[in-house]
Amino acid sequence: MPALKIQDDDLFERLTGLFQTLGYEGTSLAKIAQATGLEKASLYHRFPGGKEQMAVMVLERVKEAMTAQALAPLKASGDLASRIRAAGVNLAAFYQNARRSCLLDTLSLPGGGPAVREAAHQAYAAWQNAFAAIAQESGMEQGAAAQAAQKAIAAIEGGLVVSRVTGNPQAFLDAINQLPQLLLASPLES
Amino acid sequence: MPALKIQDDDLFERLTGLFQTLGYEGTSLAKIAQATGLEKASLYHRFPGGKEQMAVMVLERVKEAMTAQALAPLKASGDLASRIRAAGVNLAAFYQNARRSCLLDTLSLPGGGPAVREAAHQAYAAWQNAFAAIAQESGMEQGAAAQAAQKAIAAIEGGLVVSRVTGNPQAFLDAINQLPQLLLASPLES
DNA sequence: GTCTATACGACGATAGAC
DNA sequence: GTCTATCGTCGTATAGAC
Repeated sequence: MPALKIQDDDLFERLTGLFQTLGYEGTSLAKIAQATGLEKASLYHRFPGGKEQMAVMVLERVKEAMTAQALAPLKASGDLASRIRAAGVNLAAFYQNARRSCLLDTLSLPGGGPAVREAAHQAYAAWQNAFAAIAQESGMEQGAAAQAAQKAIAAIEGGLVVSRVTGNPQAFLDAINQLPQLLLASPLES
Repeated sequence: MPALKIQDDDLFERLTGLFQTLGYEGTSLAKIAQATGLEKASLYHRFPGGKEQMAVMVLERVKEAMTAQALAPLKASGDLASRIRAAGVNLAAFYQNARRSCLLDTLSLPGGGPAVREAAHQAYAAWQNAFAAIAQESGMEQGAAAQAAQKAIAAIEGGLVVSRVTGNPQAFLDAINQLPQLLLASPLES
C-alpha cells in the first residue's frame, strides 16, 4: 500500500477552497503545493494533466457532492418549503457564508481553457435540474420550473458577487432566504 | 503637442474590455500592449503604477460613466418604469448582452490587491446609490430602497455569471427586464 | 508516491536611446 | 511619448533519484 501523504478527499477540499478563493489563474501550483503539503512534482503524479485537470476534477466532484449532499434535502420528504430551507442551510455552509465564491464564477473566465468551461457548464446543468425538479413538484410546468431554477441560481451567484465586493454576507444570505419564494409556485398561480 | 499614439478614451475602452473579459490576472501586459498598439514601456509611462493602477483607473472611470451616462435616464423626467427600462437598455449595451462580464466580478478576486478591491467597492456604492434613489422616489423608505438596489444589482451580477457559464444571454436579459419590478414599490405596498 | 533539481517560457517592471 | 533591450521572478511542466 502506497502511503499517500494526503488523501484524495482532503486534497480535493484544499483544491476546492483555493479555486473558490483565488480563481483559476490565481491558483498557482506553488500555492497548491503549500496548501496540500505536496511538492509540485507529486501533484503532477496525481494529476498528469496539471492544473487544468485539477480544476476539471474539482468541478466534477463538486457537481456530485452538490446533488448528493448539499441539495439532497430537496429529494427528501416533508413540506416543500422546509426542504428548500434545509438545502439553503447546506449551501450557506458550502460557501461559508459568502467568504468563499462559487466555482461557476471563478472558473468560468477564459483562463481555464475549454475543458474547464465545459465542466462548469455541466455542474451548472446538474444544479439547475435539482432546483427545477422541486419547482416542478410544487406545481410549475417544465418550462417555468427551468426558468425559476435559473433565476434562483442567478440570485445566489449575484449575492455571492455582491457580498465579495461589499465584504458583507448580507446579499448572499438574502438570496438564500429568498429561495422558497423563487422555487415554489405561489398558491395564486396554481 | 506630444503626439499620443492612442487617445486616453480609446485606451480606457480597450483596457475595460480586457479586464471585463479576462479578469485581473488574465489581463497580461503583453495582451494590453497587443490590444492598444503600445509597447509595455509606453504603458508604464502612462500608468507608472503598472497594471494595478490601470485596473483602479478603469474602475473609477467606469463608475463615472455608469452614473453620468448608463444610469443617467434614472434622473430624467417621465414615468419611473420607462426611466428604469431606458437604463436597462444602456446596461445591456455596456455588457454587450452578456458577452462581457462585470468588472465588479472580474476585479474583485484577491489577485488585484487592496487598491483594486477598494475601487470596486466604491464603484458598487455609486451604482447602489443610483438604484436606491429611484426606488426611494417610487415610494420606498430609505432602508427598503437600499435593499432593493442591492437585490437589483445582485440580479444583474448573477445573470451575467449564469450567462457566462451557459453561453446564453437569456439569464442576463431576464435580470434587465426584471429591474422595474425590483426597483419600484408595488402599488399594493404604497 | 514523493522528493530535489531544473528547464524554459511568460510575467511585471525598468533602463536608456530617440 | 514611444521605442528596443533587458532584468529578475514566478509560472507550468519535466527528469530522474529514492
